[in-house]
Amino acid sequence: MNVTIVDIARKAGVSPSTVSRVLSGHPKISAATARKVKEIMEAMDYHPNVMAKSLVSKVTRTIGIVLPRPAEELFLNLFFSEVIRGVVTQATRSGYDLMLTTGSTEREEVDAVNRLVRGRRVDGLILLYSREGDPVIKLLKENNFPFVLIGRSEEHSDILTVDNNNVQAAYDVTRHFIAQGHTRIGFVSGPPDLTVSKDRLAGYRNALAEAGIAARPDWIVEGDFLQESGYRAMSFIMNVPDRPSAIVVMDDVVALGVLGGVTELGFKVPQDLALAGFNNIPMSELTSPPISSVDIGIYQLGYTASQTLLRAVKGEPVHQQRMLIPHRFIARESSIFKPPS
Amino acid sequence: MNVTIVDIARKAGVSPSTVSRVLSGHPKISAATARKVKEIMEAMDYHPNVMAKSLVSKVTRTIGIVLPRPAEELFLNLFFSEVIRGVVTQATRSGYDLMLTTGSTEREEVDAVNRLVRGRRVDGLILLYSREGDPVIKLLKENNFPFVLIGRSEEHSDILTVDNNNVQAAYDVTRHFIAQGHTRIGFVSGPPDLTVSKDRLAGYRNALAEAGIAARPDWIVEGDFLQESGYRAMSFIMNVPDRPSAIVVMDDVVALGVLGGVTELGFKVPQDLALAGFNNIPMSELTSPPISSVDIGIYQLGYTASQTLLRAVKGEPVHQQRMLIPHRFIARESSIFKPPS
DNA sequence: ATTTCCAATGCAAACGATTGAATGATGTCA
DNA sequence: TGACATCATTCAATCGTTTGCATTGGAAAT
Repeated sequence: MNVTIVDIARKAGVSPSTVSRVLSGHPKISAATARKVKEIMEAMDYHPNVMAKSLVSKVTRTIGIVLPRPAEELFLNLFFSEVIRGVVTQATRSGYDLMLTTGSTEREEVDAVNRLVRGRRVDGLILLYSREGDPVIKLLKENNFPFVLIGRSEEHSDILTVDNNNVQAAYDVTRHFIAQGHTRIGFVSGPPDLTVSKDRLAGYRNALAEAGIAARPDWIVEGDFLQESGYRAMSFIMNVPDRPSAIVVMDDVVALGVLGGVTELGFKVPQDLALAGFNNIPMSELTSPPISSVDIGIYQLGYTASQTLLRAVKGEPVHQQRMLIPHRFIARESSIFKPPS
Repeated sequence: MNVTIVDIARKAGVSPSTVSRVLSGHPKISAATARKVKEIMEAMDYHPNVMAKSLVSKVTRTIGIVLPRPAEELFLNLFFSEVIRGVVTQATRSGYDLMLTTGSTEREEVDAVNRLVRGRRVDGLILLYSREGDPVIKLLKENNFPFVLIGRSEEHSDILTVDNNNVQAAYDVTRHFIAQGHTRIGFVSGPPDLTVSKDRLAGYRNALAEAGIAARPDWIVEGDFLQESGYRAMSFIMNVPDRPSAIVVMDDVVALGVLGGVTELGFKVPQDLALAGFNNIPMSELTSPPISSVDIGIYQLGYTASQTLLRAVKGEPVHQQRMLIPHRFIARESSIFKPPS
């Protein structure tokens, strides 16, 4: 059916092994033979069978990326697409292909990962986000399989990670409010089992504590990564008797919902409620008022993760086991109170 | 190293072929043997080697998705992530894995596709977007390789496609403006070599022609799919001596740029310029004013494309060769002129 | 007690590459 | 001229499955 290495060999009057060696640039193949074989490969439009190749070589030149379940919601959040963009760009540049998997339950997710890992389908994996007691990490460690976690793991200290200093980032944002005289500062968190949620919450608490401000549990609301949850958070938090004057939101998409919710309730941002988010999605600049946000270098996270993974896969030395991508707070109107002039 | 079918066979005291048959649910394997083998597979944590499997079966249970180049920009636009979400969901549900590829030049893209197709890496491909004279389509047809195009092809009438009726959709939007008394209607287009750009432009022209309004070339600006281009379009179009009073924008992300640009120039939407976009991204609802948009069912496009592709791959009958996903115009404030009350 | 038949399993040849060891054809040197 | 190193190439085994065809052993039929 398809043209194989044997066809090329026959046509060129050499053995399959020679063709294979030409293909892999083996040193002791004469220039003449190499040229002839290459010509014939070109003429016959030969493409090596990847499956056969990786069956024997045990290398797939493919990395996998495990999407957080439920896959259904994830792309709604720009974070994931931006990470993937970073990964796909770096991987492609390095000649690697990318596979995507998910599962809608934990069981399915583990099965999917097993298929990839044990089935020798990929050479390495990138995990987006760590949650408490993630069975996938355990699985990969047991199998001694190369992987990089985007985020931080509380349980495993000996794995490759690429992360932001989220504690510091949230601290910075909270300080920004405190510096402007705010003392009633709320927080809209992500799912509490995610490490990133914990870290940002910790940074927020640190800043408060440092300033001698007691944290108010009713000003800390739990959300997810959808706009909707920002709405909901507001209808709750703006109705507590003594409501906050500023709020730190764990994600810009959620912050958009917060902005919408607050506005709908008849409040003004930043006069009635100052607001800042994370991730600095392109949209943050275009709302009215534009939303302050921490740029965490999402693309960089993906790019670096892929780069690190490929090093690990190839057995090259990895300089740092835990890499930190720098963040940068970008103050916009939503968090800067301008007295009416 | 890894446990193989031979290990299982030895342990179970049967031949590898029997194990293989148990694995594939062959009818004439005794219940007793099947049970025993399955137990041992479980106990030894056996996972079949995917490469070996697909080397002989010539089936990979994987579909590929070719991202439009340059990959760098694409994820900025929600369209792509939403399509992929649809594809990954459907594919995963059907037990298929997903591969992503790109190339940054046409040559690279063709090479990447060749690697996947000729290297027997995937069973089918999904193409996002068609452009004039796309060499990838030609390549796939020549190889008789299953694929589905999201969009419409002008050159090839015999391929599987999933698309919207973009002519009709743009017609609807333009009519919406005309019905409100607008006669000076502009258009911000996408890259002119994309079929979707042509179709929407055609719908716009049709509506104008039907209403006896002459199209004004200087009111038709070319953009891409980035916010930036909306900005640029505005600084141009709002400075022509006789500027339009309404504008149809090919993409919501671009429309966001348009909104920003127009506002920055000191104009009001919709009073000075009425505005409507396409794709109905979540953000459109949250701008001020909210942006009218055509919901084209992006997720559905991806989901249906994947579904259709898998049918084709498995040789199942495909009811329709060209599938249309319905669209729906959602009128919001940006396109509805409210006289000051 | 043979022969026949069928269900259950085993044999061995693929699939398309890679790779260590063996071979053959040169050239070099005494 | 013969022995020997050297370089380029071939041989054959291997990777982990699948699958058409052969084999086996016992029940049913003669």
